[in-house]
Amino acid sequence: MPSVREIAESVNVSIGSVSRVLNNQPHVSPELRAKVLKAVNELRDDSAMGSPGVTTSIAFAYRGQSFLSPYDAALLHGIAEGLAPTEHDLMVVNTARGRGLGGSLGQTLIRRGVAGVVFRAATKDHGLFSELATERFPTVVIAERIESEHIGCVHFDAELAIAQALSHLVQQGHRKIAIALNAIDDYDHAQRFAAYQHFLAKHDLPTDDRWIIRSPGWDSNGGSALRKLMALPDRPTAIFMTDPGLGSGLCIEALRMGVRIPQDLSVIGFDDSEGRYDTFPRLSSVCQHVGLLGETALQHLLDVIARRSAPREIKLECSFEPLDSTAAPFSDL
Amino acid sequence: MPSVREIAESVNVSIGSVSRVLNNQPHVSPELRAKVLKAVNELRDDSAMGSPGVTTSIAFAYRGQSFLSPYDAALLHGIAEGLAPTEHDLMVVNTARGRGLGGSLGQTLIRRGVAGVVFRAATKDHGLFSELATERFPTVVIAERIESEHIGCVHFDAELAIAQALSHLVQQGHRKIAIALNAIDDYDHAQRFAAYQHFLAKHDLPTDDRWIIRSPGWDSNGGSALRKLMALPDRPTAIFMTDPGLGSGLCIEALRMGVRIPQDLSVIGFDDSEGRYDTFPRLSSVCQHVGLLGETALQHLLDVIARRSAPREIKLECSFEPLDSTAAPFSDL
DNA sequence: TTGAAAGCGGTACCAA
DNA sequence: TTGGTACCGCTTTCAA
Repeated sequence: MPSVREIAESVNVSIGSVSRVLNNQPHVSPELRAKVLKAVNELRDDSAMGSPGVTTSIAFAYRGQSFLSPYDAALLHGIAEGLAPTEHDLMVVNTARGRGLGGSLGQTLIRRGVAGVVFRAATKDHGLFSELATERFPTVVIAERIESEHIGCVHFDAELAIAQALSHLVQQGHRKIAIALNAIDDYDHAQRFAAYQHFLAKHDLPTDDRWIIRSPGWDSNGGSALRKLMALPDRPTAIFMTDPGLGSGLCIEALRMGVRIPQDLSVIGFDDSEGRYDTFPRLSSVCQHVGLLGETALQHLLDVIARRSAPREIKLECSFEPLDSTAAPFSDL
Repeated sequence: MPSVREIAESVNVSIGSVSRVLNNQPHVSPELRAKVLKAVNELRDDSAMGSPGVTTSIAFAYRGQSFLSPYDAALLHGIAEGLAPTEHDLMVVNTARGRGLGGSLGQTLIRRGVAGVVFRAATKDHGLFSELATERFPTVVIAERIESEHIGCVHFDAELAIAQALSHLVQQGHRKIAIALNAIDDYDHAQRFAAYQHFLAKHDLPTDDRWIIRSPGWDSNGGSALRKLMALPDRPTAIFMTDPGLGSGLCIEALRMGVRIPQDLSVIGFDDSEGRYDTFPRLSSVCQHVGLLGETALQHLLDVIARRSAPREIKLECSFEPLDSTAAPFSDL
């Protein structure tokens, strides 16, 4: 952390004004505030990196109550892994909660000794992001594309792997392919739906609004998706579950209903880690390694903090792994 | 945080000595160190609680790499829930990592502005606990019984629920009951095994060393437990899986092998949250709500910090929920 | 709203 | 190892 004198000198104000900004006190002009905060973030790591053994924290920020789905757990695990060899602590911050007496998120984090933040974007947090960007607070956003040159982002690109998965179905003879979507319409899920629509359009496959099943992404809703599907008059022969929970829920419900996978229905799942081996049958899945996502985001953040790299967009590729849940459609035999 | 002068006065030493202790510098006698640290912890909340809006952190401590199994995730979720209405942050600390230049865990946490710690006991951390106890650092240990009067602990008592579960099997006609154990021999798992042995002895049921199957608690090992069991010459008609992962792994493997549950084998599972509804068949389970465990531990810690309560042992009860995986043994029909 | 300076708290050095 | 003291940095007050 640079001293108030250093900061004061670099922006040509008095140390008192710097102190006021840092402590989020009133009677400071917005311009001066922005100037000071930007200077703080530009100065602090130059000095911090010089002296070894300086321990600060890295924050994992999320918004709302979405904390600790299996997705978040895998993410945190990756971050904790990456943090292990460093001297940093991990601070978990819910940005939805009131942050003391207001003030920007960056200010709050600076005061708590946080060197940088990995932000798990859930809904649209772009207001927060642009604030962090103008303050130059080291920030890496997960699972969202960010345009700012001052903010890094790491996300998976599922387009190619989804095309492979759907091709796999088409090669086996499927033409009517349904999709189950998590009702949470974040960047990832929007991308998955777009990739599905794009593929269908490109290969002249039939579409039907009833084949698009939206539900909250919990396990049990995979079951309700299956029931909705089976009740359709001219039902699809395959379904793409765009969320891990939906896929495993569907497998359970299929066993209860006596629907045989893949004989009666082919299923493509989505896997965040290794869950595809723990269903029956093992779901042919579009796979993204969320732990790696967390670790990659953390490494990039550490690079940004140490100025080894400028904030940038990092794209990780999903992969398709065919397992036991896909076969030729029954009706074609 | 009390000032060095306050602390110095309360223990009758110079402010210099207090500073040395707090910064973990050499040339301090162990007695003085202990005295000062104890005084710090006794003073800090008296003052801190007086002034509202003071934000400090709560630490979640774990040891080694066991971080973020589904168990940990549920725990953290409970803690984050309980923290939401407060002004505290959550800091995640791996105690296995080198803590700066040494010094006690309590010292390190004090310096980082941590008000108290929820400790997830994995292996025997009693050295750390007694250190925290002599320093009077507010500590609540999860899933372990601690004897110290200065440390709180919250754990589940599974004895009764396990007896109910096994009685349920006996009433259905089972006598040969196997058990699958997580190789991690922590307090919880030791208790589960003891409860099983105790029940068998009390009801004059047969025992056999080969019916005790130990394996690391990951899903796939539930499958290997099943294969070991089915290979036995005079095999048990029921098995008690003492770990959630083992139970779900067994269900999957049973489907692959064509072993029908409960017709060919009755199974009692163990559930940390709601996983019992996401297997096929739904496992009759001994249930503990791990999220509640985390929330309870946090509430107790907040009480201890605010001196609303002395550190104590809190025991939560497990429950038994019969579902679809238990029936009369096949061989008896 | 901002700058100057006093006040307060913590560290580091030196003597015992 | 411990206490005394000088020093240094941040905050707060006061005047402009």
